[in-house]
Amino acid sequence: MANIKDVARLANVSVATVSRVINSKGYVNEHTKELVMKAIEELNYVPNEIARSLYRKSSKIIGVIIPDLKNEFFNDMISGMEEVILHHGYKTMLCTSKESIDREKEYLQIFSTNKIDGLILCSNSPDIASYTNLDIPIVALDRIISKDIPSVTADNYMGGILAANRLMSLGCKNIVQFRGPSTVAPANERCNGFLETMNRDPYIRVHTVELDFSTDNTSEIYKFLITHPQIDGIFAGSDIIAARAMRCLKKLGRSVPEDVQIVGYDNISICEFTDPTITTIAQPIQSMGEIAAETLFKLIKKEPIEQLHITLPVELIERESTK
Amino acid sequence: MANIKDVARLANVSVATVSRVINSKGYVNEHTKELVMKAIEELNYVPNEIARSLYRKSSKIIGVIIPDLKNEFFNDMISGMEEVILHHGYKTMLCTSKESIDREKEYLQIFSTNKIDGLILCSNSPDIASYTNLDIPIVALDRIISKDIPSVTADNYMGGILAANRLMSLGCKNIVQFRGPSTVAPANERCNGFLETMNRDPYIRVHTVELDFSTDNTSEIYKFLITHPQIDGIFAGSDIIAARAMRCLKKLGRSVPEDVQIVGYDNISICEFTDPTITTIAQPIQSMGEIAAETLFKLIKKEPIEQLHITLPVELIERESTK
DNA sequence: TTGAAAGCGCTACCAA
DNA sequence: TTGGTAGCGCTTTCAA
Repeated sequence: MANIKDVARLANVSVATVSRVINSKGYVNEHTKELVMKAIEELNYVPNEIARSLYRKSSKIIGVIIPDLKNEFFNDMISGMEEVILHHGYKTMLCTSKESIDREKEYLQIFSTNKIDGLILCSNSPDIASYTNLDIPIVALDRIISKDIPSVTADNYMGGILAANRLMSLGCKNIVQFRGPSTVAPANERCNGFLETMNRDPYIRVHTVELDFSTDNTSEIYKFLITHPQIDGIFAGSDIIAARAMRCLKKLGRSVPEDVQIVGYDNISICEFTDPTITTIAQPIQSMGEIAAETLFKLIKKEPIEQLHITLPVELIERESTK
Repeated sequence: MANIKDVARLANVSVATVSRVINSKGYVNEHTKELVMKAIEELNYVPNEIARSLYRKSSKIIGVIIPDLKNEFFNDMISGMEEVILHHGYKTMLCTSKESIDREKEYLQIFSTNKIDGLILCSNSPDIASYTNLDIPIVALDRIISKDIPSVTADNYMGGILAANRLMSLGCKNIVQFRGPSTVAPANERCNGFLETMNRDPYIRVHTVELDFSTDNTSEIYKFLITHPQIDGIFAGSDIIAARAMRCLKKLGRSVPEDVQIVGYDNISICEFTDPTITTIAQPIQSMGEIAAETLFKLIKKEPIEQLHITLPVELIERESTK
């Protein structure tokens, strides 16, 4: 593979001149430029980004750590980010932590040695940032990891409130909340918003069941529902949970939304495919990814950012699982 | 950020010695080693991978191009790959082409300048590889892009046969095949296997409808089904299509599997969430990703590979959309 | 067992 | 407008 020296030799100029041409920087005679271009063409030359990176001490790579790829929620986020990152002329180094802090640390180490220019982090470990000697901009996504690290999250507290209000106005009196693990901040906020709203009505009974989202929790859902036949409303921590609950109810001979009404969370595509379709709290997932990336680039370019912690609005989407 | 020189100075040795220590290569006195280790610790030193990459002319990065992230099928593939890539000490640079050849070329260019060590490519452009001056190992995934580029695919032809046999043995006489675009090789193979099998029975009528998978094609499905009320069997090119068809049938008051039987394709999670659940042709998606990555590393290490084109078996998974 | 120095491919400074 | 060259941080030869 040809390098800048080869081009210089063929064009009969110095490497400095070639460099000026490929970077369109500094003075270079039109004729000389043509000579260089021809040599580049002939040798099929492409500049070596690694050498450039070494000189400029920056790789133009953005590191991204998310818990899991097998999750439409995170996929939509990444999809949003990738566009922005590409558009800014950077590359994406994508990593999944599988919710393991050791793996997060491993990737952080890799990022550190590879001189990434920015990091988008979706982690449950509040002190994760301290495990890195990375002195580059970081944006926390979906979860706040520290007071002074910029973040982009959805309004989870409001999500809980919206779900509660809906189920209440629908007349549900015996409600179960299948919530995510307490190690995950958004799950806690949703739970808080939900319970605080519910607690205003003394005639409503609310059960809370905490589930591990990373494994198949159908049997736990089933176990709860079979032992609590009086349940008439469900707030599910994710649309997947909502779909599973619906299947369990069906097996138990209870119909949705006639006997039990369900509100899910996220608004991923599955909501439209179940029967009945799922009423849910929609998060602006793709926007979250885009805004996180945009914020990161503002930090990289040392532009001012309006606010450290950006909270995006959520919205209730009415479908068939409520009436 | 400290560099190797700083460490050398602090430990009172040469950079060559530090290099030997951090690479555990060549002779170095036990005591000297300790001194160096202490200096590394004290300075919080991490070697600069970019400088290393420049020297060794390899970035330890694997480029991955897939059509779309918002597709469970590809996510599962990537999930499989990532593990293998990490395990081999490499990094993943992930890119989505959005089925655009220009975007593929753009990323190929980026890969070329970034000296990636290997490429996993899922593309519909048969001549895409020629657009790159990359002289690195390439593995084609899910689709064969050229006779001499190693590939990992599922047995799409057999998938078509399995689906056809099932619908035939179920007694369907009026069948529609909602197939993927003819620009996508796997869609063609499935179609061939399906039609060749179906054609053996002169009493069966088969319609073929070609759909664009990248947009919402529900209305086309609906239009076909409403104008062909005699349909009693459907072979869907993906589980998503199968799910959409089921919703359309429901709207039309036709029940699955009583009036119409459906076989999907892929075996993604949605199969379990619809009602009825979807009978489908299962592809070993995650394995495809893993094997593609394993093959790539064999090529990188110049180890022999057993066969250039690996075809993985598919399997019919019986669920409720057939009886 | 250690160190000096060349070189990986590039950019940018300074001189000409 | 051009070229020589130092230097980005590292590895590896070669000599000591």
